[in-house]
Amino acid sequence: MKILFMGTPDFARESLDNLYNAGFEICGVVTTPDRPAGRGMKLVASPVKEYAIEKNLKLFQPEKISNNDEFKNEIRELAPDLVCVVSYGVILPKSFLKIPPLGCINVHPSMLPKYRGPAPIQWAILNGDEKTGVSIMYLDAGMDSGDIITQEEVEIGEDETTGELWNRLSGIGARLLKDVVTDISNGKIVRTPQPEEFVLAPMLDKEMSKINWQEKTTSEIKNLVRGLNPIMGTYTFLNGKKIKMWKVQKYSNNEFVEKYAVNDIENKTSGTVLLANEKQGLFIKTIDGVLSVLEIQGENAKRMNIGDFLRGNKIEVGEKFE
RNA sequence: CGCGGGAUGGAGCAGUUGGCAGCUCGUCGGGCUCAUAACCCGAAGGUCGUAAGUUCGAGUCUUACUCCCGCAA
Repeated sequence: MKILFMGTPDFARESLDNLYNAGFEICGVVTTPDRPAGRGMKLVASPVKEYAIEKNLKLFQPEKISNNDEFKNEIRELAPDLVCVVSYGVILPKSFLKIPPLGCINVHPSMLPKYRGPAPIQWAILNGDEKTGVSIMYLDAGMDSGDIITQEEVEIGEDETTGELWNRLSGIGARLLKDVVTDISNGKIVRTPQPEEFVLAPMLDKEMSKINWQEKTTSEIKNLVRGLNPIMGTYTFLNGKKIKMWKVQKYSNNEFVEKYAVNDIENKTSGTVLLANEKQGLFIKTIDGVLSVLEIQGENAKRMNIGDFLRGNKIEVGEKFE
Protein backbone atom coordinates (compact mmCIF):
# COMPACT_ATOMS: atom_id res chain seq x y z
CA MET A 1 0.00 0.00 0.00
CA LYS A 2 1.46 3.33 -1.06
CA ILE A 3 0.94 6.29 1.21
CA LEU A 4 1.27 9.96 0.40
CA PHE A 5 1.95 12.04 3.50
CA MET A 6 1.00 15.69 3.80
CA GLY A 7 1.98 17.82 6.76
CA THR A 8 4.07 20.72 7.97
CA PRO A 9 4.98 21.26 11.65
CA ASP A 10 6.49 19.12 14.41
CA PHE A 11 3.08 17.71 15.14
CA ALA A 12 3.03 16.12 11.69
CA ARG A 13 6.64 15.05 11.75
CA GLU A 14 6.02 12.60 14.55
CA SER A 15 3.17 10.96 12.62
CA LEU A 16 5.33 10.64 9.56
CA ASP A 17 8.14 9.19 11.57
CA ASN A 18 5.80 6.63 13.08
CA LEU A 19 4.45 5.52 9.71
CA TYR A 20 7.92 5.35 8.25
CA ASN A 21 9.25 3.26 11.11
CA ALA A 22 6.24 0.96 10.92
CA GLY A 23 7.43 0.04 7.47
CA PHE A 24 4.73 1.56 5.33
CA GLU A 25 5.71 2.65 1.88
CA ILE A 26 5.77 6.46 1.82
CA CYS A 27 5.61 7.23 -1.88
CA GLY A 28 5.78 10.97 -1.36
CA VAL A 29 5.71 13.82 1.15
CA VAL A 30 3.91 17.09 0.61
CA THR A 31 4.66 20.13 2.75
CA THR A 32 4.25 23.88 2.43
CA PRO A 33 6.95 25.89 0.65
CA ASP A 34 9.85 27.25 2.68
CA ARG A 35 8.84 30.49 4.34
CA PRO A 36 10.88 33.44 5.47
CA ALA A 37 10.99 33.23 9.22
CA GLY A 38 13.03 34.06 12.25
CA ARG A 39 15.60 36.75 12.63
CA GLY A 40 16.79 38.00 9.29
CA MET A 41 13.73 36.52 7.61
CA LYS A 42 15.67 33.67 6.11
CA LEU A 43 13.88 30.87 4.35
CA VAL A 44 13.15 28.05 6.72
CA ALA A 45 12.19 24.49 5.84
CA SER A 46 9.32 22.83 7.68
CA PRO A 47 10.11 20.01 10.11
CA VAL A 48 8.37 17.61 7.76
CA LYS A 49 10.59 18.72 4.91
CA GLU A 50 13.69 18.17 7.00
CA TYR A 51 12.49 14.70 7.81
CA ALA A 52 11.74 13.89 4.18
CA ILE A 53 15.21 14.98 3.17
CA GLU A 54 16.79 13.02 6.00
CA LYS A 55 15.01 9.85 4.91
CA ASN A 56 15.39 10.61 1.25
CA LEU A 57 11.65 10.65 0.55
CA LYS A 58 10.14 12.18 -2.58
CA LEU A 59 9.20 15.76 -1.66
CA PHE A 60 6.62 18.18 -3.04
CA GLN A 61 6.14 21.81 -2.02
CA PRO A 62 3.33 23.20 -4.16
CA GLU A 63 2.39 26.85 -3.64
CA LYS A 64 -1.25 25.86 -3.94
CA ILE A 65 -3.29 22.81 -4.80
CA SER A 66 -6.58 24.08 -6.16
CA ASN A 67 -6.16 25.03 -9.81
CA ASN A 68 -2.81 23.33 -9.86
CA ASP A 69 -3.24 20.54 -12.43
CA GLU A 70 0.46 20.01 -12.77
CA PHE A 71 0.73 19.02 -9.12
CA LYS A 72 -2.39 16.89 -9.19
CA ASN A 73 -1.09 15.04 -12.21
CA GLU A 74 2.20 14.36 -10.49
CA ILE A 75 0.29 12.85 -7.60
CA ARG A 76 -1.88 10.77 -9.94
CA GLU A 77 1.29 9.37 -11.47
CA LEU A 78 2.56 8.46 -8.02
CA ALA A 79 -0.74 6.65 -7.54
CA PRO A 80 -0.92 6.60 -3.73
CA ASP A 81 -3.53 4.25 -2.30
CA LEU A 82 -4.05 6.41 0.76
CA VAL A 83 -3.29 9.99 1.71
CA CYS A 84 -2.49 10.92 5.32
CA VAL A 85 -2.87 14.58 6.21
CA VAL A 86 -1.56 15.95 9.50
CA SER A 87 -1.53 19.71 10.10
CA TYR A 88 -0.77 20.46 6.50
CA GLY A 89 -2.13 23.98 6.62
CA VAL A 90 -3.81 24.08 3.25
CA ILE A 91 -7.42 23.25 2.41
CA LEU A 92 -7.58 20.33 -0.01
CA PRO A 93 -10.05 20.63 -2.88
CA LYS A 94 -12.48 17.85 -3.78
CA SER A 95 -10.64 17.20 -7.00
CA PHE A 96 -7.61 16.25 -4.93
CA LEU A 97 -9.46 14.22 -2.31
CA LYS A 98 -10.73 11.92 -5.05
CA ILE A 99 -7.30 10.84 -6.20
CA PRO A 100 -6.43 8.08 -3.68
CA PRO A 101 -8.74 5.06 -3.92
CA LEU A 102 -8.69 4.51 -0.15
CA GLY A 103 -9.35 8.16 0.57
CA CYS A 104 -7.64 10.87 2.60
CA ILE A 105 -7.43 10.56 6.35
CA ASN A 106 -6.54 13.26 8.86
CA VAL A 107 -5.25 13.52 12.41
CA HIS A 108 -7.06 16.20 14.36
CA PRO A 109 -6.09 17.04 17.96
CA SER A 110 -9.54 17.29 19.53
CA MET A 111 -12.62 15.19 20.18
CA LEU A 112 -14.52 16.04 17.03
CA PRO A 113 -16.99 17.51 16.43
CA LYS A 114 -15.72 19.70 19.25
CA TYR A 115 -13.08 22.18 18.09
CA ARG A 116 -13.14 21.94 14.36
CA GLY A 117 -10.68 24.33 12.85
CA PRO A 118 -7.07 25.42 13.09
CA ALA A 119 -6.51 25.87 16.85
CA PRO A 120 -8.15 23.00 18.74
CA ILE A 121 -5.38 22.47 21.29
CA GLN A 122 -5.15 26.14 22.15
CA TRP A 123 -8.89 26.50 22.69
CA ALA A 124 -9.12 23.43 24.88
CA ILE A 125 -6.65 25.08 27.27
CA LEU A 126 -7.99 28.60 26.91
CA ASN A 127 -11.44 27.39 27.85
CA GLY A 128 -10.08 25.53 30.83
CA ASP A 129 -11.33 22.14 29.59
CA GLU A 130 -10.42 19.14 31.67
CA LYS A 131 -10.35 16.78 28.74
CA THR A 132 -9.65 16.81 25.06
CA GLY A 133 -8.41 14.17 22.66
CA VAL A 134 -7.30 13.13 19.23
CA SER A 135 -9.49 12.09 16.32
CA ILE A 136 -8.61 10.27 13.15
CA MET A 137 -11.12 11.00 10.41
CA TYR A 138 -11.70 11.01 6.71
CA LEU A 139 -11.38 14.32 4.94
CA ASP A 140 -14.35 15.62 3.08
CA ALA A 141 -15.02 18.96 1.45
CA GLY A 142 -15.86 20.71 4.73
CA MET A 143 -13.56 21.86 7.48
CA ASP A 144 -12.81 18.91 9.77
CA SER A 145 -16.29 17.58 9.11
CA GLY A 146 -15.55 14.12 7.72
CA ASP A 147 -16.46 10.72 9.13
CA ILE A 148 -14.64 9.69 12.27
CA ILE A 149 -12.57 6.51 12.30
CA THR A 150 -11.30 6.51 15.86
CA GLN A 151 -10.83 8.81 18.83
CA GLU A 152 -8.88 8.80 22.05
CA GLU A 153 -9.69 10.98 25.01
CA VAL A 154 -6.96 12.69 27.02
CA GLU A 155 -7.02 14.44 30.38
CA ILE A 156 -5.59 17.94 30.51
CA GLY A 157 -3.34 18.74 33.46
CA GLU A 158 -4.29 21.71 35.60
CA ASP A 159 -1.09 23.55 34.78
CA GLU A 160 -0.50 22.06 31.38
CA THR A 161 0.41 24.49 28.62
CA THR A 162 -0.57 24.39 24.98
CA GLY A 163 3.00 23.39 24.12
CA GLU A 164 3.02 20.49 26.54
CA LEU A 165 -0.37 19.24 25.44
CA TRP A 166 0.69 19.69 21.84
CA ASN A 167 3.61 17.33 22.37
CA ARG A 168 1.51 14.75 24.10
CA LEU A 169 -1.18 14.79 21.46
CA SER A 170 1.28 14.55 18.61
CA GLY A 171 2.55 11.32 20.11
CA ILE A 172 -0.94 9.96 20.56
CA GLY A 173 -1.94 11.10 17.08
CA ALA A 174 1.05 9.39 15.59
CA ARG A 175 0.22 6.15 17.34
CA LEU A 176 -3.46 6.24 16.39
CA LEU A 177 -2.62 7.06 12.81
CA LYS A 178 -0.33 4.08 12.53
CA ASP A 179 -3.03 1.80 13.95
CA VAL A 180 -5.66 3.17 11.62
CA VAL A 181 -3.42 2.83 8.60
CA THR A 182 -2.72 -0.74 9.62
CA ASP A 183 -6.44 -1.43 9.87
CA ILE A 184 -7.07 0.17 6.51
CA SER A 185 -4.42 -1.97 4.91
CA ASN A 186 -6.24 -4.99 6.37
CA GLY A 187 -9.51 -3.70 5.04
CA LYS A 188 -11.23 -3.38 8.41
CA ILE A 189 -12.38 0.14 9.07
CA VAL A 190 -15.57 1.54 10.52
CA ARG A 191 -16.49 5.11 9.73
CA THR A 192 -18.97 7.08 11.79
CA PRO A 193 -20.47 10.35 10.62
CA GLN A 194 -20.00 13.29 12.99
CA PRO A 195 -22.96 14.55 15.02
CA GLU A 196 -24.59 17.69 13.70
CA GLU A 197 -23.60 20.00 16.51
CA PHE A 198 -20.03 21.17 16.44
CA VAL A 199 -17.80 23.75 18.11
CA LEU A 200 -15.30 25.84 16.20
CA ALA A 201 -11.71 26.50 17.22
CA PRO A 202 -10.85 29.51 15.11
CA MET A 203 -7.40 30.91 14.49
CA LEU A 204 -6.07 32.84 17.46
CA ASP A 205 -6.08 36.60 17.30
CA LYS A 206 -3.12 38.66 18.43
CA GLU A 207 -5.48 40.95 20.32
CA MET A 208 -6.41 38.28 22.80
CA SER A 209 -2.91 37.97 24.21
CA LYS A 210 -3.25 41.15 26.29
CA ILE A 211 -4.38 40.62 29.85
CA ASN A 212 -7.54 42.44 30.80
CA TRP A 213 -7.13 42.92 34.53
CA GLN A 214 -10.45 44.66 34.96
CA GLU A 215 -12.65 41.95 33.49
CA LYS A 216 -10.89 38.61 33.66
CA THR A 217 -10.96 36.31 36.65
CA THR A 218 -7.89 34.69 38.10
CA SER A 219 -8.74 31.42 36.38
CA GLU A 220 -9.36 33.07 33.06
CA ILE A 221 -6.03 34.82 33.20
CA LYS A 222 -4.26 31.63 34.16
CA ASN A 223 -5.90 29.76 31.27
CA LEU A 224 -4.92 32.55 28.92
CA VAL A 225 -1.31 32.39 30.05
CA ARG A 226 -0.96 28.65 29.71
CA GLY A 227 -3.10 28.55 26.57
CA LEU A 228 -0.83 30.98 24.76
CA ASN A 229 2.37 29.36 26.01
CA PRO A 230 4.52 28.98 23.97
CA ILE A 231 2.71 30.30 20.90
CA MET A 232 2.66 33.99 21.55
CA GLY A 233 2.66 34.55 25.27
CA THR A 234 0.47 36.87 27.27
CA TYR A 235 1.41 40.47 27.80
CA THR A 236 0.54 43.40 30.01
CA PHE A 237 2.05 46.78 30.71
CA LEU A 238 3.88 48.03 33.77
CA ASN A 239 4.99 51.65 33.76
CA GLY A 240 4.63 51.74 30.01
CA LYS A 241 6.79 48.70 29.48
CA LYS A 242 5.52 45.59 27.83
CA ILE A 243 5.88 42.56 30.00
CA LYS A 244 5.07 39.01 29.07
CA MET A 245 3.93 36.38 31.50
CA TRP A 246 4.61 32.75 30.79
CA LYS A 247 3.64 30.95 33.93
CA VAL A 248 1.34 31.95 36.75
CA GLN A 249 -0.29 30.41 39.76
CA LYS A 250 -3.59 31.40 41.28
CA TYR A 251 -4.54 32.10 44.88
CA SER A 252 -7.80 33.01 46.48
CA ASN A 253 -7.75 36.12 48.64
CA ASN A 254 -7.84 34.02 51.79
CA GLU A 255 -5.05 31.70 50.77
CA PHE A 256 -2.87 34.64 49.92
CA VAL A 257 -3.54 36.61 53.07
CA GLU A 258 -2.99 33.55 55.21
CA LYS A 259 0.25 32.54 53.59
CA TYR A 260 1.89 35.93 53.13
CA ALA A 261 0.25 38.00 55.83
CA VAL A 262 -0.45 40.93 53.56
CA ASN A 263 -3.57 42.69 54.73
CA ASP A 264 -5.95 45.15 53.28
CA ILE A 265 -5.96 43.72 49.80
CA GLU A 266 -9.70 43.86 49.20
CA ASN A 267 -9.86 47.50 48.25
CA LYS A 268 -6.92 47.46 45.87
CA THR A 269 -7.80 47.64 42.19
CA SER A 270 -7.02 44.64 40.07
CA GLY A 271 -3.62 44.79 38.47
CA THR A 272 -2.03 46.21 41.62
CA VAL A 273 1.19 44.65 42.87
CA LEU A 274 0.54 43.26 46.35
CA LEU A 275 3.93 41.80 47.04
CA ALA A 276 7.18 41.73 45.10
CA ASN A 277 10.53 40.45 46.19
CA GLU A 278 12.96 37.93 44.88
CA LYS A 279 12.39 35.50 47.71
CA GLN A 280 8.64 35.26 47.65
CA GLY A 281 7.80 36.32 44.12
CA LEU A 282 5.42 38.70 42.44
CA PHE A 283 1.77 38.83 43.42
CA ILE A 284 -0.90 40.76 41.60
CA LYS A 285 -4.48 41.50 42.59
CA THR A 286 -7.20 40.34 40.26
CA ILE A 287 -10.94 40.93 40.40
CA ASP A 288 -11.51 37.73 42.34
CA GLY A 289 -8.20 36.69 43.83
CA VAL A 290 -4.45 36.92 43.55
CA LEU A 291 -2.15 35.88 40.76
CA SER A 292 1.42 34.82 41.46
CA VAL A 293 3.77 35.20 38.53
CA LEU A 294 6.35 32.44 38.23
CA GLU A 295 7.89 33.04 34.84
CA ILE A 296 8.16 36.43 33.20
CA GLN A 297 9.82 38.23 30.32
CA GLY A 298 10.69 41.90 30.14
CA GLU A 299 10.98 44.05 27.06
CA ASN A 300 13.73 42.83 24.76
CA ALA A 301 14.66 40.26 27.31
CA LYS A 302 14.38 36.56 27.57
CA ARG A 303 12.11 34.49 29.70
CA MET A 304 13.28 34.01 33.24
CA ASN A 305 11.91 32.89 36.53
CA ILE A 306 10.51 35.55 38.76
CA GLY A 307 13.36 35.58 41.27
CA ASP A 308 15.96 36.32 38.62
CA PHE A 309 13.76 38.96 37.09
CA LEU A 310 13.16 40.84 40.32
CA ARG A 311 16.86 40.85 41.14
CA GLY A 312 17.59 43.17 38.27
CA ASN A 313 14.20 44.78 37.71
CA LYS A 314 12.76 46.30 40.83
CA ILE A 315 9.00 46.24 41.08
CA GLU A 316 7.42 48.11 43.99
CA VAL A 317 4.31 47.16 45.90
CA GLY A 318 1.49 49.39 44.75
CA GLU A 319 2.59 49.65 41.13
CA LYS A 320 -0.07 48.66 38.71
CA PHE A 321 -0.23 46.42 35.68
CA GLU A 322 -2.55 47.56 32.93
C1' C B 1 20.51 43.26 3.32
C1' G B 2 12.76 43.35 7.40
C1' C B 3 12.92 46.36 12.38
C1' G B 4 15.15 46.67 17.17
C1' G B 5 17.86 45.24 21.96
C1' G B 6 22.06 43.00 24.24
C1' A B 7 27.14 40.54 25.74
C1' U B 8 30.20 43.38 32.98
C1' G B 9 32.28 37.73 39.21
C1' G B 10 27.79 31.62 39.65
C1' A B 11 22.38 34.42 38.56
C1' G B 12 19.78 39.09 37.39
C1' C B 13 21.19 44.09 36.66
C1' A B 14 23.79 49.35 37.26
C1' G B 15 28.03 51.85 35.59
C1' U B 16 26.61 59.33 34.67
C1' U B 17 30.67 64.34 30.42
C1' G B 18 36.56 58.48 29.31
C1' G B 19 39.78 58.60 35.68
C1' C B 20 40.69 52.85 41.53
C1' A B 21 34.50 47.96 38.56
C1' G B 22 29.51 48.40 41.72
C1' C B 23 24.25 46.64 43.42
C1' U B 24 20.81 42.72 44.78
C1' C B 25 21.06 37.50 45.21
C1' G B 26 23.80 33.05 45.47
C1' U B 27 28.43 30.48 47.30
C1' C B 28 32.11 29.72 51.43
C1' G B 29 33.54 30.82 56.75
C1' G B 30 31.89 32.75 61.49
C1' G B 31 27.96 34.81 64.85
C1' C B 32 22.89 35.68 66.80
C1' U B 33 17.72 33.84 67.60
C1' C B 34 12.37 29.61 70.54
C1' A B 35 11.94 30.59 65.47
C1' U B 36 12.11 32.33 60.01
C1' A B 37 13.16 32.25 52.06
C1' A B 38 14.96 36.60 59.11
C1' C B 39 19.31 39.28 60.96
C1' C B 40 24.77 40.51 61.98
C1' C B 41 30.23 39.99 60.77
C1' G B 42 33.85 38.35 57.29
C1' A B 43 35.75 36.03 52.59
C1' A B 44 36.33 34.11 47.84
C1' G B 45 35.02 35.05 42.86
C1' G B 46 35.92 39.80 36.85
C1' U B 47 41.77 39.39 31.08
C1' C B 48 34.03 44.10 31.47
C1' G B 49 32.09 38.81 24.24
C1' U B 50 36.68 38.72 20.32
C1' A B 51 40.33 41.62 17.49
C1' A B 52 42.29 46.18 16.26
C1' G B 53 42.23 51.71 16.71
C1' U B 54 41.96 56.85 19.26
C1' U B 55 44.05 58.38 24.22
C1' C B 56 48.58 59.91 29.46
C1' G B 57 44.45 56.69 30.58
C1' A B 58 38.84 52.80 27.52
C1' G B 59 33.55 48.86 30.76
C1' U B 60 32.73 53.81 28.64
C1' C B 61 34.63 56.62 22.07
C1' U B 62 35.70 54.33 16.62
C1' U B 63 35.86 50.03 13.29
C1' A B 64 35.36 44.91 12.16
C1' C B 65 33.95 40.08 13.90
C1' U B 66 31.40 36.23 16.91
C1' C B 67 27.40 34.84 19.76
C1' C B 68 22.58 35.74 22.20
C1' C B 69 17.64 37.87 22.42
C1' G B 70 12.88 40.69 21.26
C1' C B 71 9.42 42.14 17.33
C1' A B 72 7.73 40.35 12.90
C1' A B 73 6.29 35.88 10.00
